[in-house]
Amino acid sequence: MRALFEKYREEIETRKKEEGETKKLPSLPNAEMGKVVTRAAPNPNGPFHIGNARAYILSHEYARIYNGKFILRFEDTDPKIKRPEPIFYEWIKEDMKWLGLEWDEEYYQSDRLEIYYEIAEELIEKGKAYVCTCIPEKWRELRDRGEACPCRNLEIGEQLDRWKKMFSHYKEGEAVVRIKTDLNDPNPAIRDWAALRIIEGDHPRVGRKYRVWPLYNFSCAIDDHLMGVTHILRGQEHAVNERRQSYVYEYMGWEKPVAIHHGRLMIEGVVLSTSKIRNGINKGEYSGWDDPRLGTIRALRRRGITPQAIKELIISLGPKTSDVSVSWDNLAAINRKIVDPKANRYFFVPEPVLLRIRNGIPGKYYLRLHPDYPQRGSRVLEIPESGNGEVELYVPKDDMKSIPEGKIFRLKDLWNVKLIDKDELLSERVETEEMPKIKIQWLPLRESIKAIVVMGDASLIEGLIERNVLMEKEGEVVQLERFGFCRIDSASKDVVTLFFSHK
RNA sequence: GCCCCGGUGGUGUAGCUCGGUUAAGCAUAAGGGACUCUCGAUCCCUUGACCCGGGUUCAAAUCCCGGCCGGGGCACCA
Repeated sequence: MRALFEKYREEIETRKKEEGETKKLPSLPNAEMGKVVTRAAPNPNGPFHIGNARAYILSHEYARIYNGKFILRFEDTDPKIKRPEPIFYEWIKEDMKWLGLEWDEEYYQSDRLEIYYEIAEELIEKGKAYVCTCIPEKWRELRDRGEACPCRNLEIGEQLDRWKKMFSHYKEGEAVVRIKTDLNDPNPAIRDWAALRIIEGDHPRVGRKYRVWPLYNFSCAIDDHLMGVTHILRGQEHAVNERRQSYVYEYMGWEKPVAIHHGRLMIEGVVLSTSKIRNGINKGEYSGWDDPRLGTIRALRRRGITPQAIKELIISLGPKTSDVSVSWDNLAAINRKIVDPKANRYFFVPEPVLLRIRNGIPGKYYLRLHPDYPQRGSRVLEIPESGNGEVELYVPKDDMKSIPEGKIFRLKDLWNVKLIDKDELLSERVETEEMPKIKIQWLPLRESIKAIVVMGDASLIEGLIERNVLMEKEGEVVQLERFGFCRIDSASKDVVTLFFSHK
């Protein structure tokens, strides 16, 4: 009995160890090594955001884990309501690459209309689809009652005739191809869903070449099959679409891929909805698609969030079906771990005030670029003489407000000073045994450049930054000591603009 | 209204498939301490959770039913 007990415990412990070693994704159902095919299917009507990235990263990750294939497919079949724009095709590819999601194959649904037509015709011939010319509201009434519309049971020859007419005769909104399903399905959303409709619109890739366009469920089902997709990972808003699409698979005799529907991913206080963003930009509320308040990949990038952090976050969430709302702190914590060892340190003095220091020692001071890696070298700050035995340095206004008169504090990596007169901002260098608890950053005027930090809520904080920061490349993330990690957005001798990442 | 899917500390997650050996683990946040390297990093300590009610069972976070709460869908969008 005792022995059995021990044996069991051992087993549990080894299993735990295995799980603990690599925090990774749960295994995919029905997945065979080397045979997994996944895809990302963006609509190029805007850049994608972290919510979309969840599906793309999981898809890519699984394809790599199983040594399979990852496909990028642009779903640009709505030239009107969600009109694609040329720039977004490029941005999506750019953001995919930045996230490290290299794809093995690339497709555009707007190139594949003939394929969809062929399948549609086949389904009509088989009596599995029909051309419906009902008024939408009328049709929905019948659907809700579970009744067939007058078009549904017309002869196949008549259906094929109507199908041909969709390419010339019918006008926009007058006819639609529907897939026959169970009219008594408890979920009305499933009943005889629409597969193709007529749109007279200018498509950025194919112009006015086509007027019959497939709807999501139709083109998606066909492409997933034709492209050999074995596993679909997408948001739970598509759960019902899986059931709709299963009719196409059944009628065509195709094998169904595995579909996994994850929950929504939101970040606290961040705007994700493409239409909301578009509106905000048009109204001038947001500066653009990379405004720091937005959850687009480009906005996160601009704020100095690394692709590794985004990937790590999403993989740690996994493909769970429940929605998650991640706190900004959570993302920041992951990002900080990645960025901290790389980011060089600089002084930034927000809302600078001039502090006089009696007995200060002018000269050149060498400060480490990174406290943990002395080999990385140092930066130099030269403190000039200002006559009368005093030295003048800029320090943060807030600190001067909170430090009481008579208190000894430290100018970080310099000397300890005692605040003599709070109103006059006069202090004096002192020697002390102990390191004061309060340490603040400082800057001599001639070593400083004006700096503007764009915060996460798009507010601005102005101050002075040490000009040594010009040694860094634009786009680099640095740590402004006691202020936080920031990404250098642009830098010149006159002004440096940074985007605040996090503490 | 109808149809799906969820609900574990402040936040996120593990455990739920195959009920017990975990006084429910991890991360993050918060509070405290160490470090003459910062409000960063590192190290140590503390706080803190199985939505509610029934049922099945020797035993339920785990299985079943009901309720409550949250999300998504019900487009000629994707």
